[in-house]
Amino acid sequence: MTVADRATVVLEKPSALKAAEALKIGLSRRRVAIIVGDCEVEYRGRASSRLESGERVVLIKDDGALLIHRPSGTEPVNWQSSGGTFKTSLSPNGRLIFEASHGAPPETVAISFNTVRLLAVLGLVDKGAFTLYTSEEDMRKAVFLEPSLVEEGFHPITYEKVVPTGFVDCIGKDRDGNFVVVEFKRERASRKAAEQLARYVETLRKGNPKVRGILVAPSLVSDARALLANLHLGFHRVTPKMCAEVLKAKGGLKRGRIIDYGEEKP
Amino acid sequence: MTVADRATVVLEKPSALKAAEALKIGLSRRRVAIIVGDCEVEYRGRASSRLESGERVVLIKDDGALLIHRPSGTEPVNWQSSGGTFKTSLSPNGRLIFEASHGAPPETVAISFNTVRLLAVLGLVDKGAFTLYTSEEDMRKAVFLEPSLVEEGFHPITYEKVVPTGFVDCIGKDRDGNFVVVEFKRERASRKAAEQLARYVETLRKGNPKVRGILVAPSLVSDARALLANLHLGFHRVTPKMCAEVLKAKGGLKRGRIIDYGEEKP
DNA sequence: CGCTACATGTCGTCC
DNA sequence: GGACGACGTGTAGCG
Repeated sequence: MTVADRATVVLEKPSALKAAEALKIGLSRRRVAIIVGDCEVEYRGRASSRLESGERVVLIKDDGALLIHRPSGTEPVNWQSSGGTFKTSLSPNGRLIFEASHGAPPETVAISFNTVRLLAVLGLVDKGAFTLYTSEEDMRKAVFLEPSLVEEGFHPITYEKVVPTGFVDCIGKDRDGNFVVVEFKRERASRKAAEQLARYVETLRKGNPKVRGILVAPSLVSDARALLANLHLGFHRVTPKMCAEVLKAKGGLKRGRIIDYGEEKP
Repeated sequence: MTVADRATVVLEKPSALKAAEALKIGLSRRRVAIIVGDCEVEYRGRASSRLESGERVVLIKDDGALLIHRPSGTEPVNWQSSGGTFKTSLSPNGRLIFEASHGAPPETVAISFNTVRLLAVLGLVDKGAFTLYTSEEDMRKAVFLEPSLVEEGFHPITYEKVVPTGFVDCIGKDRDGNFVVVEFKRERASRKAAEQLARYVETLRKGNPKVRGILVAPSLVSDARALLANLHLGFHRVTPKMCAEVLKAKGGLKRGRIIDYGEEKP
């Protein structure tokens, strides 16, 4: 993608004609378009819908996906998945019309703009990997069902507590009533994991010097083992398999592993 | 909402400081914000995720809903539902940081912007009703399973055909081989419905003067009955109940009725 | 508030 | 391409 492709077009309150021109050019170059304005929307396909006039945010992505968002709510009020065709036009009474159609299933979304408050056309570059982790959640669930996975006599209190330096996976008390900070790692724990735990313990020891820390993971790299010993932090070996067995035995639902999703344009 | 509230702020390539200020003010006034820029995203909650650096569109709605969209794909890569709290800040190294948190379930999404290409803050007014129709889908399914609902000897060919003047619900042939345009209405059909059918028949008669038209609905208003008679168009009474019985008997899946959704801010 | 069933679900994988 | 299941599912209806 060249510098010219990445040029940004931002138009405030453009005429329908100006908006249509910028939109046509932008979409032909597979850019991302954002339109904010007063519009009506009709959808026909698996179901049909009509949305009366009001101000919305319309997002047209570079693969042809279309999203129409009202000012509130998580979900789009109307949408169209990628792989279809666009039609940008002006109605006889001078309104900007945008239609997105595709087959399989045959569906069309038509937007008619009364006014356009903002039109932005941008070439976006996004190659960042997306990684979703659910296993630590499974570890937390397993520990909730079987606290001895952390330590005999351990009693969890909170999960996912936010502290100034990050997220503490779990805070509980040991058999003597001391606070224990627990950090879960689904894989062999690195020195970084031990440092992370140390940071949390450090933070919480400011209020209570007797706070302990335990790293829960399948195994440790040697650096991490040394660091934990130096800082008088504990380690307990817990494998995903052990967690899965606890969840299976005690009815916790096990969910999928990691999704690693690197983005690359066609 | 006053005119001042509806004022639009659009900043191209703002500094992190400028962006943070505009964002704080805008969100405190419950406006909608759109941020486009290079960012990293971390999510912690039911699962956890990390999104490496890349350019995305971030939408923050006036009820606190947060959506992070990559340049492609229908679904947001990260999101947060409404009802939580925001924190806009600057990192020690001068990056714009935006955090959205809520409990039940406890979740946090944190966005760190390397650069902001566009920031728009807008007060949007949307009181337009949204109406979703799924019954016509059921009618089409029923007619597919039992074409005699339209007329004895009727044979459907296509559904939801797009013609220049709109969407034709169904096109088929009668027992004599003539094309038949069918319009479904889930409720008592108005004059408008008859006009709609007339328009489609008119369009298709340009290629074939023997095209017939049949309006399929539970009942007709008298205007519609007169118009159909004038234009030599047919009517056949089909109720949602009849369709439901066909779907139930022949295994078609019946789905819900209408959702009428009028938007009003708290 | 928890539970259930539905969705223009969407998005994978498996066959 | 169709069937099946998971999802940070989200969402509405109900007890």
